[in-house]
Amino acid sequence: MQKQIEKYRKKGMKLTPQRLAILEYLDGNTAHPTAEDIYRAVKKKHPTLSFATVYNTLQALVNMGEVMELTIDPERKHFDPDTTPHHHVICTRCGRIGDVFVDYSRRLELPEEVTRSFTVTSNHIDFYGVCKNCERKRRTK
Amino acid sequence: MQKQIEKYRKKGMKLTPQRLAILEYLDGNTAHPTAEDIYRAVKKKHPTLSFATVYNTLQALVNMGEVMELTIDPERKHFDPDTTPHHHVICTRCGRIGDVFVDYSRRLELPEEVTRSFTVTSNHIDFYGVCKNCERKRRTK
DNA sequence: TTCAAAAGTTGGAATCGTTCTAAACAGTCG
DNA sequence: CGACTGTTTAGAACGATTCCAACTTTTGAA
Ligand SMILES: [Mn+2]
Ligand SMILES: [Mn+2]
Ligand SMILES: [Zn+2]
Ligand SMILES: [Zn+2]
Repeated sequence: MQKQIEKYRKKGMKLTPQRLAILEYLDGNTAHPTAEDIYRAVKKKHPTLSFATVYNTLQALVNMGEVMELTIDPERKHFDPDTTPHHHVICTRCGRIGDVFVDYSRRLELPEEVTRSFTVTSNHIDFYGVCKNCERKRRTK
Repeated sequence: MQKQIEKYRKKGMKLTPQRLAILEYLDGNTAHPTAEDIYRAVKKKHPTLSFATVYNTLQALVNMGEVMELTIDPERKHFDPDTTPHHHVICTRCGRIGDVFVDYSRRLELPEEVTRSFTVTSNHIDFYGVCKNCERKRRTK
């Protein structure tokens, strides 16, 4: 976390208490929170926090390449502080999002009809299924 | 197209002129249109068409499993009348969406830490790149 | 054919996530 | 102490999508 702070300071980002709280909340967070998740959590320590600040900070972080925006949920954006390339598993019952740290690129050859019309440089896989939590619930029902 | 119409009639869907026009527009359409694309195109023949009808019809089709909703574009939903499982290529410059009809499932083994917490049943890959059109533009600039 | 129930259409209002705005604030430097 | 710069805030604005209530069409039974 200290490293993080240094990094942001070096990049010329002013570190306000609100931003620090947001950074702290995101640091190591693997839950893929939405702006509202962040807002609600950070508001506890900073009751005057506004949504604008959350969105502003997120945008700054995304521009700096420190946070990724996930287009996984049609209803709202999710944010991922882990910017190493990776994929996701989504529980179709509860929406829980998990990480998949495997690079499948070598195995994803594209047919010629595609490479003819696109120069592909990256990929992202969404796996869909049911999480153990939801599975357990279903059985006990 | 006639087959289509029969299919919908059998499923107990009322076939109004607006719906027929929407179905016709979607039939064989590989452009992954948005609700607005559909609205604009169909409005030419049915000037009184409302967005509500477009959304209602799309929802009915999605519920029937005849159309897929794509969560690829953070700004708006795209719709795909091709419901056979397949993947997509997205041009990061112009947003153009292409199809990739390859089943990679066999090659996408998941690490045990994932299978321990999720029962995965399907996957969808987004490939990102630049389409030839945009590439040409860039070079001539 | 006729007719009424059920389902669909419409324009506009409402909703919801996200972005924008203008005014108040805070830290920095002279 | 100002002036400067970037930040925070509340609330307005926005754009995609959903909802609503009144009206119209489709459909199938009589
Ligand atoms: Mn992740
Ligand atoms: Mn497609
Ligand atoms: Zn779940
Ligand atoms: Zn392009």
